[in-house]
Amino acid sequence: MSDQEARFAEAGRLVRLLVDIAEQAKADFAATVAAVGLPMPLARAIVLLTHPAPMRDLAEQLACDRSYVTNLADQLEERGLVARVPGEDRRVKLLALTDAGTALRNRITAAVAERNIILHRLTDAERRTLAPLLERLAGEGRGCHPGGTC
Amino acid sequence: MSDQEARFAEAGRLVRLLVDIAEQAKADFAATVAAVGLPMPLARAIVLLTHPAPMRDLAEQLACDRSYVTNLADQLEERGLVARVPGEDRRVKLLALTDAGTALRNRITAAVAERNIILHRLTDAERRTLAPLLERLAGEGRGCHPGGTC
DNA sequence: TATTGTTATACTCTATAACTATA
DNA sequence: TATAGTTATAGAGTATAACAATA
Repeated sequence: MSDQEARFAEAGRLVRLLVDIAEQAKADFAATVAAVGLPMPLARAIVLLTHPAPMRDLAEQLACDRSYVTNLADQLEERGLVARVPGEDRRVKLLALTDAGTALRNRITAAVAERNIILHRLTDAERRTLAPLLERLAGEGRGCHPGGTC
Repeated sequence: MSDQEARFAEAGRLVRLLVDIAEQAKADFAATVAAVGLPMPLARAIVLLTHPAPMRDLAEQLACDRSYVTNLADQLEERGLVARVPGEDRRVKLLALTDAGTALRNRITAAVAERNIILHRLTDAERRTLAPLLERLAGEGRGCHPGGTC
């Protein structure tokens, strides 16, 4: 195996590890929200609703269609977790957490934070090492290295 | 914000980065296989079929039900990408890539390797730094640190 | 004319349960 | 009796297209 082939193989292994870890994190999140009786899509929406937001914005954050946000909003409303409140532009409806919704959101975020895999498995020093690498991979900051192939 | 709160917040940020990167990698894979006209589930199956394997094994690797593997096998067979071949145990059917299936698999794995985000955005040295951190997070090796809370 | 949200509908992915053949 | 694969059916998650109200 050439050096180049070895680089490819190792990079492939690392991507698989990364994806596995992300799946684990997602499974942890799923278990947390299942424990409070919430299906994943509703939970994701609730977590994003830090403040009242137009349904349009939620669609963008969830990377889904506006019609699906209508669907989610209906379900959240049925559960008494959000309310539709009129926006200034009268076409717009804001989704706002009710008191029950806020309470549930707090429970979820606290439970998720407690389970955090990075918190449990890495030391502070390791997290400081990991951070800039993930930022580079996520495309934040100045992007590629001089020698990169981007 | 206390030290502990800061740790929680930073760990939360890192998990979000990690998940975003994994989604990006998955999107890259999806784009690659869409370019060869293959839906994701079929592509995942094909990539796993490095050699003829019992449908049972594929179900385990895909973490799905046996009945769904039947479904996938039907579609792959329709496209002429796999064949069901009888196993030694006559209850078992092996899924084996056809020549067309093998060719397609090679195209996919090559294209995926080329796009690899870790290959493009990190240096060799950075990859060597990243590897053990990901291994720890994935739960490989000896697990937690002495000071950890696992 | 363009945009927000809604409705009705349909599609993809995947599971469950009952079944057949083999062990 | 237990296991491999199949069939029929059902459910979750999500999109598309046409629409109403507002800008």
